[in-house]
Amino acid sequence: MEEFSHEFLEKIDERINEIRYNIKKARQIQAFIASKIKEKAIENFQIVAALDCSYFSNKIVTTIVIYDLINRRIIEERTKILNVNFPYIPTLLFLREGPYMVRMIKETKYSADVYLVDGHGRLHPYKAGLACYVGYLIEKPTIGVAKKKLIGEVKWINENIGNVIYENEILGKVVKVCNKEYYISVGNLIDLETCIKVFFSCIEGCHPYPLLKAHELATNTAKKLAKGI
DNA sequence: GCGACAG
DNA sequence: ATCTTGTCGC
Ligand SMILES: [Mg+2]
Repeated sequence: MEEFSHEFLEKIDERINEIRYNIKKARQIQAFIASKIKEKAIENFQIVAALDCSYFSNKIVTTIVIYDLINRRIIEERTKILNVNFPYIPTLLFLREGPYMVRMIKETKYSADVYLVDGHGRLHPYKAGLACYVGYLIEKPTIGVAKKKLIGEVKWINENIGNVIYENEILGKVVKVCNKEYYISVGNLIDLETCIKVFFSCIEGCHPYPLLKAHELATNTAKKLAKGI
């Protein structure tokens, strides 16, 4: 299998025109990332960080919200506005949002025990969603949380939780919180069971609080851009 | 060929 | 994701 350096992967957006019309190369990158993903249980998680992106025109707004699960407080928030150059293509979201998220994490004052990404992790046709790209490059436990299913068949275990199976493998879980579904999957360095524990620890007022805040921050910033503020 | 399709 | 106000319902 072809190998790709962190340097190459982190700056993939700088050579996006080489990749843009070369789906085969994108699939090779995804196969490489998928081969590097590790799953393990983790015990202590107090600080979590949530990442999201929003858009206005050709601008991408990337946000991070770092949250203390014990004291129930946001300890850091950041927003960055840059140009986007890759379109949204299902299964290739990592090329559009991934590099911005990784850079955002590296600029942060605090480090988190677990990172939550708005998008799928291993619950992806090549087992290499956006959260896997981010988790592989930051080398920290990372979870993918998506609001809609990309692939797989749901097998409900009970009213509020189910497995999502793809090609005879459990690649993710679906959980219902206040009647709303979330698809959870491994990004990197954490196992699916721990992903579920972390996700539920984040729930506050019917929402995965840090992700909601990151989403609001990104959306509100994009709306201000639209108004010319 | 047709339909599905994270954000 | 974004374009968009008020309005229906728990
Ligand atoms: Mg998003």
